[in-house]
Order: sequence, then structure tokens, then C-alpha cells
Amino acid sequence: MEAARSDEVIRAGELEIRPDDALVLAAGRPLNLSVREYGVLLALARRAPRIVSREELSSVVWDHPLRTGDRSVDVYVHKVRFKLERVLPEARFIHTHVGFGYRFAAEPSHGFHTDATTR
Amino acid sequence: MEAARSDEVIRAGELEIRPDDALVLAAGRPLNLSVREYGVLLALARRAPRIVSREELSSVVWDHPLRTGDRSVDVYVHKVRFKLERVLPEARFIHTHVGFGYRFAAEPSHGFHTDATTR
DNA sequence: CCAGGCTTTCACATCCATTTCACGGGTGGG
DNA sequence: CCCACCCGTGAAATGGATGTGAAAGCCTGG
Repeated sequence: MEAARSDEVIRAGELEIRPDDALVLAAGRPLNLSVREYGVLLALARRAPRIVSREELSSVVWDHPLRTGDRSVDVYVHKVRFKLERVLPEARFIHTHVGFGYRFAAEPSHGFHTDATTR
Repeated sequence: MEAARSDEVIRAGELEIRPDDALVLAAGRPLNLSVREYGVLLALARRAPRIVSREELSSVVWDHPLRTGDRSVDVYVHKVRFKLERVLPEARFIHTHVGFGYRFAAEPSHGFHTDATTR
């Protein structure tokens, strides 16, 4: 065969991430993510259920500390959310913790009431 | 490099690859591919559904690492796509993942909507 | 030596990703 | 109620990656 692979696979609901293949599957179908989008998703997923700060995301995905006024992390979280919601509307994967950062977890989209899970 | 069992057959939609005979059938009809074209197609097909980087394609098909500025992989992907589309217009087999590489899979040509999830 | 196919290289077109900006809503403190 | 800060979001601006046609170089069978 070819190179040995670590066979790492991250699953959350209908989502499946295969870091070895740079591949993300949503309900079995491959998702087309850009490099940064993929980086953000993977970084969050690997650290679940921890809350990951923007600073950490920046240094991990962008490879440099977060500059003041830089909104790129927010923008990319938004892009990933958008693509995920498109394919898997029934679940939410990236949760905001105001003042702290973001947290990855597959949770049902519903949650009306003062959602205690995301605050 | 690609040793194989004498009965290996890869099928994807109307496409069939028989590595033992270096033969590619499109809807039952043999397709005429050059050595490089065949190499690219086979390498991608064997690694499906993985995303295969240009670097990997270069080392597998060309037998040497990808030099900076070398576009031969892109050119041959284009040639294979062209020949496949000519014979099987209803399906797309080689998908681009910008920043990552190419992925082999038989998918209907007619894109769904503005769906940017899988190009 | 010649012809034709294959391969490589190049130039340009196009598409896409990334960054950056702007605006607005939300929240919590005072 | 006002204000400072945080976050969501659309969109312009920018740069990089990929698609593509064609020229140029190679190789092999005849």
C-alpha cells in the first residue's frame, strides 16, 4: 500500500472529520471547505468539549497571534457555520461563549429558552 | 509501484478501471488514455474518497516530488477530465478541493443549486 | 530521417480564498 | 438610559490557486 495513516476520525452527529485525508463528511457526503475553514473546524473539533479562545484559534490556524481589530476568526467561524448548516440543518456544531471563545459540539438546532448550553 | 491482484476492478458510475489490463471502460467502451493520463486517473480512483494532493500525485505518477511552478499535474487532470466528459457528460469524476488537491468520485454533472459545498 | 503522438512548459484567463471594512444588534455596567 | 465592548454578517478589495489553449520539446515506430 501507501503511506501509513493514523486513522484518526472525529465524529459528531452526522459530521465526520478525517484529518489524514483533509476530508470532512456530512451525512456521508464530502464537504468542500477552504484551508482556513477546515483549519478552524478541525481545531475546534479536536479540542472539544473545551472552549477555544480566538487567540488560540488564531495561533493554531493562522500561525500568528491575534492582532487587535482582526476579525478573521469570527468571519471564518461564520463561514463554517454557514456551510455546516446548509448540509446539516438539524444540528449546531459551533457554539459561542461570549467573552471566552467557541466550543465544538453536535447539539440539536432547536434549543429555544434561555439556552443554558451556550452561555 | 502499483502491484495488483489479477482481478482488481474499480467502478464508479459508468466508469470502470481494470488496472491489470491498463484498461478503462466508459459505458462499456474502451477509453484511450496516455500513460500519464491513465496514471493520474488510477491514482485518484484507488485513493477515493480521499483528497489527493498534487505532491502525492506527482510522486506517484511522475515518480518525483512536485517542483515549484510545475503545472503538469493540473494539465493532466484537465486532460483526463476532458476525455471523460466527452464520453460521460452526465457525471463528474475529478473534483477540486482548492488548497488541498483532487478527489475522485462519480457525481452527477448537473450541480444542484448554488451549492458550494461540493464542486 | 520523418511523422505523429505524448509530455512539458508557458502565458493568460478565470475562479476562489482570504483579508479587510462597515454597519448593526446584543449585552452588561454604571 | 447611555456607553463600551463583543459578536454576527454582508460585501468590497486583494492576492493566490486553478483552468485552459497552445507552443515547444521528446520519443518512438516505421
